[in-house]
Amino acid sequence: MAKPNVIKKEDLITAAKECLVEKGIEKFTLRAVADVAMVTQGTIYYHFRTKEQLLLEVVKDICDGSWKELSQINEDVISQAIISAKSRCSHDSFFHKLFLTLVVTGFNNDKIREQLGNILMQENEALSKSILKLWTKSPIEGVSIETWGVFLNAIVDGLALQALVSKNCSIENTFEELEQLIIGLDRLTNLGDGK
Amino acid sequence: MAKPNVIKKEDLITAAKECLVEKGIEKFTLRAVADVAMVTQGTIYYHFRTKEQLLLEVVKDICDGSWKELSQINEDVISQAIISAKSRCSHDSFFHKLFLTLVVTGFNNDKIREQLGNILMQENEALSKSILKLWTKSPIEGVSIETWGVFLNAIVDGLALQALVSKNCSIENTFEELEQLIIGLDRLTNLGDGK
Amino acid sequence: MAKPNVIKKEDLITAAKECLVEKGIEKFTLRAVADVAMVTQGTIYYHFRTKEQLLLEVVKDICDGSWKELSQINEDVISQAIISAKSRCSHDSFFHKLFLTLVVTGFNNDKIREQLGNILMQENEALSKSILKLWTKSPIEGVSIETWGVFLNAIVDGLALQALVSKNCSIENTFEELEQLIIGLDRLTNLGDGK
Amino acid sequence: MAKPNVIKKEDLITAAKECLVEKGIEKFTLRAVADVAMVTQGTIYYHFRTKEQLLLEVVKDICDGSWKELSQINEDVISQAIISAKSRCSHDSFFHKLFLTLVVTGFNNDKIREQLGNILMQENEALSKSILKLWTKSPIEGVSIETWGVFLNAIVDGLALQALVSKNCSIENTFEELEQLIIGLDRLTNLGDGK
DNA sequence: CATGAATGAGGCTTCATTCAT
DNA sequence: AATGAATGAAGCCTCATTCAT
Repeated sequence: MAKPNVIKKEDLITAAKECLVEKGIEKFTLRAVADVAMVTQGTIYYHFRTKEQLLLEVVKDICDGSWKELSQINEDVISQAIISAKSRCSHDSFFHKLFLTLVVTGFNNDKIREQLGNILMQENEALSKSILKLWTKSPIEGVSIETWGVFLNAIVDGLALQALVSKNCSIENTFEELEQLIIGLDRLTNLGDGK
Repeated sequence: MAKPNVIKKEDLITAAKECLVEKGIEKFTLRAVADVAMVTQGTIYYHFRTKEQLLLEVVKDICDGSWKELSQINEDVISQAIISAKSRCSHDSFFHKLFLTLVVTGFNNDKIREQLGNILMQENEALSKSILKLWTKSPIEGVSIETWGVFLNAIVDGLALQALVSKNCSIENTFEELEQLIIGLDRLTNLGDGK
Repeated sequence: MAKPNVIKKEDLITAAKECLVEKGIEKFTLRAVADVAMVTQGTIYYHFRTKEQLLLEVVKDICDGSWKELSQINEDVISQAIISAKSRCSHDSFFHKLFLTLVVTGFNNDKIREQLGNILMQENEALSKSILKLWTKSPIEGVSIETWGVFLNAIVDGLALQALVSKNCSIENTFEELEQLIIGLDRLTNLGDGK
Repeated sequence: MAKPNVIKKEDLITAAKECLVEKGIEKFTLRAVADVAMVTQGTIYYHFRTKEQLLLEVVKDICDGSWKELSQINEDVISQAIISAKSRCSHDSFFHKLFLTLVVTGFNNDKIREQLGNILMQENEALSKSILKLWTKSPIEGVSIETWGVFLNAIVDGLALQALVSKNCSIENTFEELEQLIIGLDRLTNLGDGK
């Protein structure tokens, strides 16, 4: 009956992610995860002592992934931001659905919230740092370059949220204009330099 | 205080909201709602056919409220946006927690998503319309005024999300700079006009 | 589906007792109780918030019963003790099985132990008090009359234990001799008086 | 300390005893035993075919131990009984807790009950035999010397039970009086002889 | 010998829902 | 109009047991 050494923790985490996106936190049941991973519930308990633990490891996994991604962003903020935004909204709504689901779950789970809070902060910082390399001064007086990172991050998340909620997305269009916005801001910066 | 036993339904919806924020969708149980409303579970079933129905009426209630609020926004987009943003983030995180919770619930419930999609769209439109009254042209080339509404809305939601997740928020500061951003954009518009 | 107002708490407690005796603490399962009471497990949870609560109420019920019994013992200690002993051992091993089961359960449950400790103490005291009325002095020097109560109680419990463990009980016989023992002690007392 | 990995089976039985006393039969789990013995559950199955088997061997071990102890009782019944009683009640409640736990478990397991029944009987007999050597006639008419063994055994068990249940034991005191009781009975015997 | 991974049955508990009152 | 008793399905979790290594 026992088939040792077949399933890895990673597989279970992947299955858990799938369930979270597919069914939402409300119906995120260990039976569902077990079914997707084609294992028994007992197996899940062998690897994670509790449901919450599994959830936490899902969060950790996402954070680690996000961290890896961030550490590779170096220069081209614009394209990077747009790509990231698009990827999260359209062809890969998976990630953003998962992310928002966990954020909301975090409202009532400090451990989760803390971890997610960290990546958001890191994202902000990474964006700010990258922008600093591009812009010598802020395109708009009164808005520090650091804060531009926060705004950019916020706008990407906000658009993602809209995309997830509104099916009929003229979102494609919006993203093009987001690109234009950044180009425009860039230009403003140089303009200021030129003076 | 007077006339108890009369507006029951609204009371239940209020209680439901409280529970949603307090416990999250995961532990949003009819017993909890009943306890908060100081009623029995049976009473809930007298007023709502089912748990989902209660949830839908909560969503509807929020949408109606949002709609009323929107119809009062007329002119001063800037202050309005800032106030709204601030209120949702700091002293009244209640609303935004509730909103995001429902958004995530909507990921797996089309009826809910549709309604929430509508308010987001209305918010976008209302903001765009108001901006149109202020700006004769867009401060940044390539970004339509309509889209500015979308961006503004997105940034407000995105910042709210950050505020909810990061406890130690230097958010106060960020909002001031958001105000500066809008002022700056405003100036850019007039600048273009003047030329 | 719902059949209100049919089962009373008492019935559930009775069913629980039966299960405890029939299956032992090891297999004292709520499903079993539900089956015996011909109810669903949910019903048990409506009346007792938890399994332990049910167990505690069983203990309380026994203690109350024991207390009532004790408060009726007045004079004839001898016959009373013998009757009690016999009843607990032979035709009503039910009680003693239940009692010992709960005692052992109490080893790892302070609330239970405390309650059972109380009845034991009360039994001791009741016996001592009754003996005091019969004997003006102790039949054996160095053994206080109070302690005779403790010894009597201990011997009754000890015999019961033996009766429960040894099937082929020549217990009947033993009880008759217990009666003789008490008569003999009684005689010793008077003997001392006569001097 | 030397030669680990050798007497495994005994170690497991010892660990099992510890678990039984520590957690009670209810939570007597193989995982717990494995943890205490610092082995894996699999290892237990290497040595015992089943959980019940382990339990039975625990019982057997106790019975053997008890048997050894009994075969050493020769003469001094009084001191022996008191010592045994005290040891079981106070500084070594371990044994009595274990014993009673197994007794209760035996209520629903004939193999266990039979074995425990045997030791009880052997104890009775051993005590009776020893008493016979001391007393030429019974101190109380109508109570056979054989039965005195049974009573002594019962009283020791009964007191142990009280000691285990009542925390705040004036038990120390009681044991001294038990000693006095036996001395007194002894005197009665000789008294009868002298006449 | 011993282990660790896996199983599946069953335990406790929660919860939406129903129904008689 | 409202309640409280009851249900049954399902959730989380534990545990004895098996098996490949």
